[in-house]
Amino acid sequence: MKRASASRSAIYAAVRRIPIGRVCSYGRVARAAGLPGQARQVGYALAALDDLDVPWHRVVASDGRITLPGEAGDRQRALLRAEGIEVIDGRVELRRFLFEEASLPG
DNA sequence: CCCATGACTGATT
DNA sequence: TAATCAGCCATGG
Repeated sequence: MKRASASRSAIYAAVRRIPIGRVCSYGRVARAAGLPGQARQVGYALAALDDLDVPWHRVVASDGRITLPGEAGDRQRALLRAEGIEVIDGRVELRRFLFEEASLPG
């Protein structure tokens, strides 16, 4: 198993702060983790995730879309719906479910 | 070191 | 709303 870098740990910490029933975008998570402009790294970190305590499914693209490929996307949609989040046509209504967390690392 | 890839984003058209 | 494009950067070959 790969060891998590400091940046990845910060990313995971930020994702863990997203409350149930809310979502956050990759870019916002990156900022909250102290890595502004590195949204792709968030996706990369989540792709390599093996820590089940991280609610990765609450992270969507900046326009609310589920950009996760293949069956994993279906899994994410199911998990979101299970938390009461509406997913219409592969996307979440950010106006209702976006969680805006502080840009604080750790 | 170079190159390709990717769970992205913001601006522009 | 959708399509394009440039910028972003860790990871692996």
